[in-house]
Amino acid sequence: MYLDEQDLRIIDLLQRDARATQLEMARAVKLSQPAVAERIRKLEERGVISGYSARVDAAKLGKDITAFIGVSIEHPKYFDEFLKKVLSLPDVLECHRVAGQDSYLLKVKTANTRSLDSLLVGTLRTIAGVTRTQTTIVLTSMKEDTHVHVSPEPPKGA
Amino acid sequence: MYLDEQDLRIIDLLQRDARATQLEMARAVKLSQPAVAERIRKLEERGVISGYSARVDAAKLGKDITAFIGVSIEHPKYFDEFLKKVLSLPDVLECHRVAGQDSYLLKVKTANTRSLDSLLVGTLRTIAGVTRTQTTIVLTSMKEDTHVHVSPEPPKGA
DNA sequence: AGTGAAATGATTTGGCC
DNA sequence: GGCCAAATCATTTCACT
Repeated sequence: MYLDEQDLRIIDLLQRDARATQLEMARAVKLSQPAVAERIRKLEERGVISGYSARVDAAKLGKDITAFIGVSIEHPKYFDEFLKKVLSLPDVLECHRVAGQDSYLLKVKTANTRSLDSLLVGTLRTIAGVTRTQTTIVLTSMKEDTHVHVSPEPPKGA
Repeated sequence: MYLDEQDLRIIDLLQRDARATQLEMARAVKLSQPAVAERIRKLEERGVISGYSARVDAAKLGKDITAFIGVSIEHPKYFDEFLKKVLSLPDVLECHRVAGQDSYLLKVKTANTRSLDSLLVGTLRTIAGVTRTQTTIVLTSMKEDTHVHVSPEPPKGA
């Protein structure tokens, strides 16, 4: 998976603004506009770029609470059933299997404390094998990106 | 902030695929293409849609580790300095102030265990006021979206 | 791979209901 | 607010290096 500096720059620009025109990007990386189009096509083909999405303000859509929920499951035999149920819940934005005390870590955005309560007690705790949930409520998000850092230089602090 | 069913549908379509054409969306919501364009313009103006980004595959960009890091800070007087430093670290994708034992919860994507070690010990633990970090390593991500659920019906499990 | 120029396709604008 | 039709702008394709 070789990516040169111009590919990285294009990826960075598209993460910031997927509406940037190929002509603008072409100027930024000093290539012609069709060359940029061709590079983007290949990045999509190779799966480096997997799609494009609108960023939305969750609060303006009535999701006022963000929380992280650690879920302990007593035995791996329950994992499949747990995943099947959890992945169908619309307020669950992320579901990671993790190392450590908990089996899974979820990120949820939900309307309010009532809907969070319902998700925790009414839904998660009723799934077979779930022995414990540990919820961390977000007070303020200083940064909440998906923007993966790409740069020819090694990342700062790493 | 009133959003009708057609607005919600457009938001959903744009979260899935920001490249969907206005004509396609117009068919889906049974409006004309300029009507869709006008609704999108207003959603952007109101900040419901805050931008558009490319989704990228972090692993293909050499970020093989995802981790969540809880950071305890001994006194709020250290918060500003902590934020200033942490928000400048490119591998930190999210930084949330949270309720509970820890003061902050970070989500990071970093190259490997070495770069994670360097971030934890070389960077975070040297920031004034940081008394503890608690790292949860992600083994597999079953879902990792930003796609906020929008629908006229109440969310399932909430 | 890259380029410039032409063709195609999408969005924006204007006039009207 | 929404619609249709025209104009503008972006992307895709083509012939060539």
